[in-house]
Amino acid sequence: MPELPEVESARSVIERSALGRRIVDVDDSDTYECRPHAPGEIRAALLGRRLTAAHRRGKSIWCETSGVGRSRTPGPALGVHLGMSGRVLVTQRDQTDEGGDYVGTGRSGQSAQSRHNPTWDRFTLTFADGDTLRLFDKRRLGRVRLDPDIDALGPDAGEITPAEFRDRVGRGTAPLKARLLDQATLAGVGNLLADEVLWQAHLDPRRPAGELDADELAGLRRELRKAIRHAIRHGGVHTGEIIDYRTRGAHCPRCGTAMTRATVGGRTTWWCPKEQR
DNA sequence: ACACGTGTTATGCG
DNA sequence: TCGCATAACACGTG
Repeated sequence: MPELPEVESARSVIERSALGRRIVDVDDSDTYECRPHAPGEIRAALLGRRLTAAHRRGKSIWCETSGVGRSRTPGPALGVHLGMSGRVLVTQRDQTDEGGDYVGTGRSGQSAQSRHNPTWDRFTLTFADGDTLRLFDKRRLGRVRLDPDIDALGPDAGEITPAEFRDRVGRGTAPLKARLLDQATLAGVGNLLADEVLWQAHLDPRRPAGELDADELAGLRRELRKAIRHAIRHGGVHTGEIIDYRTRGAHCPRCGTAMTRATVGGRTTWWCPKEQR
């Protein structure tokens, strides 16, 4: 579920409610979520430190950490990736969770029991005042790691300049949608956001990316920024206009043409075959 | 019961 | 080595 907008709200929760307090316990026993670290490795690296800042590029979050005790030497960065189903929850002593409840699964929302089921807590930091920061992740494709390689990612999709966008996205023979999904090209676009933006920009997801002209690339970037802002404001990529029409029997809400479904760039893709060229 | 999947990454091929 | 396609990963959901 999480794409750039949802990840930004998770980052914001950490910044607002998890910085500055001493870490007194770390549960890093989920070896899959914490790959490639051995159990206890992250724990040993973080005990006694504090989170001092929360950053994001695309779908990746990383937190700076303080020195231990009075040491000025900062600790390793704590990288958090939500994968397909991860949520960051900061639980206060009064048991209320902050974060993780972004609107926009659009469907059922989460039940009270799934919200508190510890089975899906894959990583937990406990602070000196008793609060906890947890990575709650049913599908277990999220990831926590020390010093993640952020430079392997392209520029953030919400901040990329027009020139960078033209040079990085508008090249190659891969389908346009595959280019948008490539996190090394541009960080933060997932499957749903890609379909939304391509529909808004009237572009065929199968077009070789290098064939787009300057106007088309400028329009695509404009729609991308618009869609990201809209999703952050309204609670996630599920609030996009075309998302509900990514289903069998649906018709384009602008022109009424039956929506087409195919695999493009390795992912299920829906588009309007009449308007998207 | 079974196919599907909103993310990343390893592998293989030309 | 590069660009691209595909499979694999884990496991809940419809």
